[in-house]
Amino acid sequence: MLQQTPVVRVLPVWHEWLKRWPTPAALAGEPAGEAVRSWGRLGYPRRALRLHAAAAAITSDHNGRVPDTYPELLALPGVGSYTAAAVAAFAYGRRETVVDTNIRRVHARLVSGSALPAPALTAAEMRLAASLLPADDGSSVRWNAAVMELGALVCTARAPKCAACPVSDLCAWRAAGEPPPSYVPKGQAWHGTDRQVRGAVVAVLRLAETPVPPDMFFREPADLGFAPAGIGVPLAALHRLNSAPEQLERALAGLLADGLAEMHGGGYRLPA
DNA sequence: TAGGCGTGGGC
DNA sequence: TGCCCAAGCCT
Repeated sequence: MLQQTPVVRVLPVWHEWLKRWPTPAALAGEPAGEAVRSWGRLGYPRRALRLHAAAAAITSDHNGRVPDTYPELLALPGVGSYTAAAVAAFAYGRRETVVDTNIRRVHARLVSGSALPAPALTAAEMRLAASLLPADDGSSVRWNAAVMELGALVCTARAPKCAACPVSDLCAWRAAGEPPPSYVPKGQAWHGTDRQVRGAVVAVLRLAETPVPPDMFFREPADLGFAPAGIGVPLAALHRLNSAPEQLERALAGLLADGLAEMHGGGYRLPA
């Protein structure tokens, strides 16, 4: 849930999930669509699908217990190098090289003297992080947590709080006079994109209690007569995008291909 | 490996 | 107001 999503927005959903599904087996015992529905508006709903798939793999391949080694974690759906290292370190106390966006930024500034880390994680960054990691398990876990928190709370992306930084006197970026970034991060387009349409479609499916006929997506709201109960608001939001039929087609086809939607009785629904 | 993939708070 | 960014992953 925390992948690319701020903690404050994750917390309430996380609590709900653990109340409803206390174990991997409990989650795996329900349809994947329920995971997507309960994902709410956290974004990137494929993560819900993968979390459900991971729960199934943990149940079938690991006797219902989250594995405690990096390679086993890495093999789970939706678990990449960061998450595998983070779970092994923070849940199981193992010595792993944890590198997330916060740690990358701290290393870039403090050690490399750059305003920002490279656009994509490099092998050199991994080597640097590994070289800085304390040798014993306990210290390495605290180190990972400390550097991550420093990046999240003090050495922030915008307006870093250098005055409050406990290691500002060691910072290569400050020593160099805080040079600007060597590149301009390219923002993600949003308005008018397929992603925006996908998001609006999933918002409809999430609230729908019965399969949604294609007409609901493609025809003008005025021509629809009525919408299935509960989806009036997200459906209106979708139509307000005024996207071309081909774009809507692409979005729906993409959702089917990704397993975020399925056809049932001539309509679209979350996977049941 | 570069690009696709959501959402909302803060500035 | 828009734009930036957030505990990345997958193909």
